[in-house]
Parts: sequence; structure tokens; C-alpha cells
Amino acid sequence: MEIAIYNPIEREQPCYGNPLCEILFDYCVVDIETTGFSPEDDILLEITALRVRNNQICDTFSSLIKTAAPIPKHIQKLTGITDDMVALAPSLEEVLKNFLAFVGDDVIIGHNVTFDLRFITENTAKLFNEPFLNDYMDTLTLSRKVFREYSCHKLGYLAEVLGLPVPAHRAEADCQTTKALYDCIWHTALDRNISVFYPDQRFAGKPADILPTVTEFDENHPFYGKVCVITGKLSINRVSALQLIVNRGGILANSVTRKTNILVVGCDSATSKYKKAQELIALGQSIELLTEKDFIALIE
DNA sequence: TCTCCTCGAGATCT
DNA sequence: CTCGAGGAGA
Repeated sequence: MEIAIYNPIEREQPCYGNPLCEILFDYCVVDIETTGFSPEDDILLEITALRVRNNQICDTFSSLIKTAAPIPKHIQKLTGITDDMVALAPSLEEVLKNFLAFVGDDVIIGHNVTFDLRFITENTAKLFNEPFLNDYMDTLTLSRKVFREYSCHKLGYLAEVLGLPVPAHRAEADCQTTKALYDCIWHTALDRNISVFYPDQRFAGKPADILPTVTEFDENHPFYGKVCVITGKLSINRVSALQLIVNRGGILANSVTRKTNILVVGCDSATSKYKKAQELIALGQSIELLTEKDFIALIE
């Protein structure tokens, strides 16, 4: 097998991770401020990453970056970042090193995120001779799919019409807006029952192979000790959904039987599992039917 | 009528 | 880059 070796000199096209389109609860939101649009000619002024776990922001990395040349006036006006502010900031090398350690292997979420990725990969290649291959997800692309009624999808406009925290052309504020926007996008997608998320629905393992990744369980959780089955297409990745159930003490099963307690019903409601569940319910069995929206609400 | 294409216009990030 | 219009072909 041929092993890909990253060579920043000979690289013809930038190397990126995979673009994703899923409902995730664990990821990093990233935003940068720069002196312009070109990763080759312009430089980084500020970078922020919000670490999200279980859908909550649990940690923040944010830093200004020392610059060699004066910041263009129009950028100072746009961002409010002045030469004085970056004078005492750490070097790009130090900030980038800490940023990379902070985000680790997380999925990167951002608004028009390839813009940020181009600057990050460019500088990571120059300084460390290393690629930046994290998978990523773009709220701009998602917004265009979910909010089709809008013709403008700028972060500032979306924040205004959706009632999100106001972005400020500063990295941390814009990250906060982007996190709120992402939540708003997948909530809306579920509400409207539109399938813009198309993860690989193929089952990548038997339910018995999915083990809890936590050691303590909430015994009062609705899934605890319950035999759960999933049917139909879900917006969330199938394996992730099963993992979420297992981590809350649920017991997975392949098919609907007399032992089944909960059936999560995705987009297609006419599946054989669903029909079987209705038969059993008609016979007096108590099976809880959950839409994906119900399911996510219980997980949250 | 329906599907698949190509082409051009406009959008988003600082 | 995405998306819509409009053409080609079934």
C-alpha cells in the first residue's frame, strides 16, 4: 500500500480532512481574524476555538497574534484589532502550536469554514511542516440548505433574523454566534423534517459490538435498562445514535420483539419494524414510539 | 414531461 | 463554492 507523505513544497492542492454533514454533540467551533482574504499574502491576527462536549461549550482557546507589519487601516476598522493590541501578543508559532493541541482530532465547525482551514493549513505547513487533516463542517453550507427562504447567509444577517448572539468581527464572539447557529440549523432541520444531513446510514457493526464509553449511568434516564430499536433514516449518524443510547444505559436490539420497550422512528415510517411495533401495541404491549426529535430531546 | 448537463451570476470569509 | 436557468436528449 502506498503511504501518502505530506510535502509542503510539492503539495499541489491543500490537504484537508473530510467534509461532514451530521448532527454532532462533540466538536470545536473555530474562527479566525486576518488581514485579508488570501492565505498566501495575508496573515492571522486572532484565532479562537470553542470546545463543545455533549452539546455544551466546555472550554475556550482564544489569542491575538503578534504581527510584523502594521495592520491595514480598513482591517483595524472592521475588527477593532489595533497594532497596540497585538504588540504584546504571543508569536504565530506559539499560538498555532497551542491551538493545534487544543483542538486535537476534533471535528472543526465554522461559518464558511474552508476560509479558516486554508489559513490554518497554510501556516501549519509553513511553520511545522505538518498537514491539518481534521474533519470539518460548514454552517454556511448547512444554512443554505435549511434556511432556503433566506437569500443572504452572512453570519451577521443570520444572527439578526434568528435572534442569535451578535457577531462582532472578533474571533470569540463569532465562534459563539456560529455555535448558536449550528444548533439552530439542526433543530430547524428536525422541526421541518427536511433531510439535509446525509451521513452514512449503513450499519457499521452489530448492536452487541457497541459498548458504553462511560462508566457511570443515570439510573433515572428514560433509556436506562430499556430495550431500544432504531428504524428508518435518521439525520444523526446511526452508530452515533446507538452509542448515545448505550451510554445512557439502554440495551440495543436488532428487531422489534415482545421485549422491546422503545422504538426510535426515523424518516420512513412504513418500515417493517414500525409495522411490527404497531401490531404488538395493538396486542397490548407498551412500546414507546419516538421521533428523531423526541429522541434528541431525551438525549439532551 | 422529466432528468441530466453546462454555463454564468452571485455569495461568503477578512 | 453554490444555485438557477435553459438546452439536449429520453
